[in-house]
Amino acid sequence: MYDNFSFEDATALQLALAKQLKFQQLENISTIAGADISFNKNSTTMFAGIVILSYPEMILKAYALETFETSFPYKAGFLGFKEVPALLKAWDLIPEKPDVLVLDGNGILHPRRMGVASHFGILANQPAIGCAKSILHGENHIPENVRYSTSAITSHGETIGYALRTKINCAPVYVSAGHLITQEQSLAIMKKCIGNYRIPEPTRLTHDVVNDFRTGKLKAGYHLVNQPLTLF
DNA sequence: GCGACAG
DNA sequence: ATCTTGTCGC
Repeated sequence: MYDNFSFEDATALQLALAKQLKFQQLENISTIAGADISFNKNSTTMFAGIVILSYPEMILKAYALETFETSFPYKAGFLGFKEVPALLKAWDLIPEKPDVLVLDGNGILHPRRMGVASHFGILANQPAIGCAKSILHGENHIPENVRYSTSAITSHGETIGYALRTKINCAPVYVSAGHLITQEQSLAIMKKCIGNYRIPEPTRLTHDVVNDFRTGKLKAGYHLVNQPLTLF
């Protein structure tokens, strides 16, 4: 899909897509999903997964898995071009879309306000939040070492995301609005997704699932989960 | 020019 | 992202 894009083309598209971003309050959230990619080193085969959970209980409900071929390289600031096409293929398998999707990366906490979460949100017309494990852009402020404490990340004096301490003595995660949701609500939702690990449940569980997919333990397709399992 | 740089 | 052993600290 983006295989023949140059970084110049990609930058132009990001600027155009950013103009379509919309931020609004989301109501009646009962399902949330995580999205992530896994792949073998030096391979063009991407293993994409979307894992749907109930909100705010964080109980596994379903997951969609698909593979996708891409030659687009990873480069800071252009993650969407490598991951979004693969994620959309898995996304299409889902009969009932989740109310909001959390991606492993940034939303508007990006030099052109077009991180992977915003990119996916625009293309799928889906409420999306970005939750990254490290800082990509903006003036970093360190939240105090207390669970749930936050600090705004700014760029030119404007807040574009938040550092969120999910666990004491662990590096914070970086939350930003992707699309069709407000910055404040993105942060509030992510706080409710914190379990007993540094990485909030949606993304953490999805990472485990896509790895099991990559190693052959799980198969492509849409899978509904019935038992109140503790499989992960 | 130099350093930074999501996954 | 992935590959990987030990090791430090709550």
